[in-house]
Amino acid sequence: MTLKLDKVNRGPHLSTLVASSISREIAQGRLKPGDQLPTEQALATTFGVSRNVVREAIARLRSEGRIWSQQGRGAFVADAANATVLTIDYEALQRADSFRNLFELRGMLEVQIAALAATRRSDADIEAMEQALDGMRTAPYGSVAWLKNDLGFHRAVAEATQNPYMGQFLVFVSERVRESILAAGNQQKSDDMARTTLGEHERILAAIKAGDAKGASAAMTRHLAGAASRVGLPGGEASAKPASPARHSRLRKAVRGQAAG
Amino acid sequence: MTLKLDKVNRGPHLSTLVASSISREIAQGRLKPGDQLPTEQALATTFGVSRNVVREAIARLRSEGRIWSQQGRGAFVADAANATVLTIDYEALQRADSFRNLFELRGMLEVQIAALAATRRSDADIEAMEQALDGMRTAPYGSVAWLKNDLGFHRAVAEATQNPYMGQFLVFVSERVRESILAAGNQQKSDDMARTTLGEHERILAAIKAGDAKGASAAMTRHLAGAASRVGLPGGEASAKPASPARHSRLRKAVRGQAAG
DNA sequence: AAATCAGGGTTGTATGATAACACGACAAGA
DNA sequence: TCTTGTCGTGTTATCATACAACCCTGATTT
Repeated sequence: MTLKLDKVNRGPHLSTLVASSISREIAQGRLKPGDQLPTEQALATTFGVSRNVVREAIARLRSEGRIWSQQGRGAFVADAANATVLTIDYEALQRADSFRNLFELRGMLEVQIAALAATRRSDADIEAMEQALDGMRTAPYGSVAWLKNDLGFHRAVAEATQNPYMGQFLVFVSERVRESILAAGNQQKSDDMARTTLGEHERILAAIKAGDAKGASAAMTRHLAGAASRVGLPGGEASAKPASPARHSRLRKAVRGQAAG
Repeated sequence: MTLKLDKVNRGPHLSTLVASSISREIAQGRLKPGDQLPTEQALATTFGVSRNVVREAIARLRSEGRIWSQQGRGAFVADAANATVLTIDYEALQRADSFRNLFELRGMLEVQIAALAATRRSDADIEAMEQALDGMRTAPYGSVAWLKNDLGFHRAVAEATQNPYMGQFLVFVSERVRESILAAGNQQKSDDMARTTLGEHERILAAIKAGDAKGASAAMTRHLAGAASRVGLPGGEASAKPASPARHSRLRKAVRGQAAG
């Protein structure tokens, strides 16, 4: 019984609504960097909520680097470049083009990471990869345990680069991709797929073990092409067409205005 | 006499301390996913603050996806995978190794992005790049305007991939790198450097314009090697000058404003 | 046995009050 | 005139309390 409950309860919290509202004002340019926000009291009355709610919203925006505040002065809009967090809008991932774009980004990271891992891996890294592969062999394809070990393998590869940011970024992107796949929920499973996928991973591991950077990235490329087709994306990688026509070129703001909603 | 007064220890907000404390408990495994947090009242008394402060901290953690809460039940630690934001600790960037790692990640992104841009760029993208280059030509090396156009060039390249996430990620990483460089603040400037840097950019643009993916990534690789040596990283042909310890002079103040929260 | 209801516990929100701080105005002293 | 100290106002930061909404459990009723 696959009860498919919708994941994000779009926060019933008032503070979430207030934060989104202010965020939108910033994203759409009605509040420019350096501008002073209305006082908490004013915001509270205009939104019709208590000052406490406004404070929670501001605390949130502050933690995201969107605004900064100082006791006795007020709250101000921070420079857009100062955003200390990178967020990916969950809603956007439901759109096919966004998903494809994110998948492409993941692929770019993975391929490079595989090559780097091949030149820097330690024995412990190799062992971690083999352990993850073992976990995949004993778990049914597509099960939670399988997915966990799948991600674990890729994380182990990323950690083999000895660069913590690689793993951090890759896991972040991969998780968004995975969520999106689960949300779509239309992948069919078969033992054949399990064997194929496992084989792709094994080839990656073999190349990394051998210290073959070129081979590792090639194997990873093949793996990603396979993964793409398994989730219903047009498989090719190098000659992939632009995910979205040249519309984006003039819309830099669209990229920056992250969670406008 | 430059008297160096350390900024008064204007401690971060209490809610920040509480949030960090809880965050640390989660990161270090003392609070595992699924665990229920103490009640707000309990947290308030143990931390010696009001419940309001605890609520602001929780609002922040909730927005980061680290915990979730439900009215009438309590607050619970979320799965690590559910983190909706990617953050880079500013303090960590002051360490030379972290900086080097982030620079490496940026390089990986840039090189791939350049190749992709060469195959997908539109006329508008090319124009944006040329405009940024013009801006660099007329601004003094290292000035704010120069840096702005420098970043603008790289962003234009990223947007030429027609994949918005490329720009989003690259800009995020680049901004962290830039902040870190400014914090170190001991790069010497010269007209020679300006010419060199400009030349590197021009070669990148030429390759992208020609649709030469290989040439574009090669040019970008050379540019990054040059940039690395210019900021004192052992990356290209330059002597390995040890990364200078961060002297928090001016930036600290600026960052303090943003991070206070 | 099942449905209903009461009670306590927890989070969500509102309200008022106080402390800490920034900033300008203004007067006192040189 | 210039400096300095003081004060008043406005804002954020924090505290304290109260109530509403909600979940869970267990007893009560049907």
